[in-house]
Amino acid sequence: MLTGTQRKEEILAVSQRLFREQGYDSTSMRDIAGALGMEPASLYSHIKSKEDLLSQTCFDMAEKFLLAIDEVNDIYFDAEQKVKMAVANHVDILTSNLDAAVVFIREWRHLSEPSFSEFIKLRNKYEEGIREIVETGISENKFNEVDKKFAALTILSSVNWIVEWYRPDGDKTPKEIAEELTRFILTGLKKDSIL
Amino acid sequence: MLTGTQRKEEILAVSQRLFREQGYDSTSMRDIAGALGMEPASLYSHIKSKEDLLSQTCFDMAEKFLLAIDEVNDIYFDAEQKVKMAVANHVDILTSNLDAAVVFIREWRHLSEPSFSEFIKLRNKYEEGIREIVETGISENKFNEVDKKFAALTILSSVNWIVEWYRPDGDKTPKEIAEELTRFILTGLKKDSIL
DNA sequence: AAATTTGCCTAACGAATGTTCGTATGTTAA
DNA sequence: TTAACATACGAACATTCGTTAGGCAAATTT
Repeated sequence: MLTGTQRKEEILAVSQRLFREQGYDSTSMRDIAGALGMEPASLYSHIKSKEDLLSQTCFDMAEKFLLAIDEVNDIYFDAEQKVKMAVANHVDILTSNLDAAVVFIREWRHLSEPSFSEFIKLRNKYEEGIREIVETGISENKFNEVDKKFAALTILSSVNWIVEWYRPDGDKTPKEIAEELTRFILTGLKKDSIL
Repeated sequence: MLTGTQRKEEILAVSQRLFREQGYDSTSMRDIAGALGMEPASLYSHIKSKEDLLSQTCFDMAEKFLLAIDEVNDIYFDAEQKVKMAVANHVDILTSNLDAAVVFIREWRHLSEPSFSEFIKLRNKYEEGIREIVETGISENKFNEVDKKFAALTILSSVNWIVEWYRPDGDKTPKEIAEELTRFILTGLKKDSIL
């Protein structure tokens, strides 16, 4: 019992879609079962609990993000390249796992302890990875002297917001989005001017 | 019946705090009543429904933001000053109504029709106000040629994210936050360099 | 002093929630 | 052929949910 990789993946995918559309609390096990054409009780042949669906999604996504940022910071690049690569990776992970990404960003608050604290740890670790990049840029004298924590959070928020408007059939590819966002993060709105 | 401005304000404030801490769905009328030292049924002497608490908060905040952006766009400033003022106003509204602001940003999805659609309209109107500022800058040849919608969303996301980490007793005043954020939006991370 | 309103109460409602239990069916392995 | 297992089922559970009905005492108004 409690095995079944294939059916479980289906359940997970459907739960991610519904959690994204309606939120975790507003999605009932009956909703999930209904979308799969099965009875609510049958779900429990595959999963332990409703929160299991949430935590699996949150931690799977966290792992993807952490792997990506470590890769960026391990390979030597200058800070500008690091930003470019980190944003590209982040956008790629978001856009190729849209449902799960939204759950990761929005619904993690509904995790109960100890998952809740564990998740925040991973999240902070990722944030630290971004901060490290900003730090590199400052110490290389390539970036302005900014509050590193502040900058990291601002970068993350603008990248994460993508999931609110990105549509796979829209007129911007993930690659284009990443490029535009990188440019914004690096140079802002203002036109270069000779002072 | 259903009057009582003072007690109603208390109920509203408590509901905003709880909606912020636990989310709309996870907050029960019993939670709200309990925090006020009263019985759940007594709430209904003051309010019509649970959703009333949510919609009142969402629309009150929307009005504040819309008033602020209209003010900025009415008064003539150059684009850079407009950005500065819009960000300052936005940060001010957020930080002086933290609980309500978080509800406004996070929980509006739980509005039901027709409030839901009505809210989105107001939200788009505000977004358009920001877009207008970007447009001004571009046509004045002060801002880079960027996708206006994209830029507006990116600005809004970074400003809104403040509520996730701002603490009234922290080491940054709202004014400082607004200044730092404005600088980031205008010039980005990269140090000015003579090419 | 009488009448009305306000604010809150107790009690209860029907509906929806996550989950468990015992069971039945088909599939795979010994 | 039999044993084990995977997958699903119907029924039911204890709770919790938002909300309503009706009443009672204090405050306010007439």
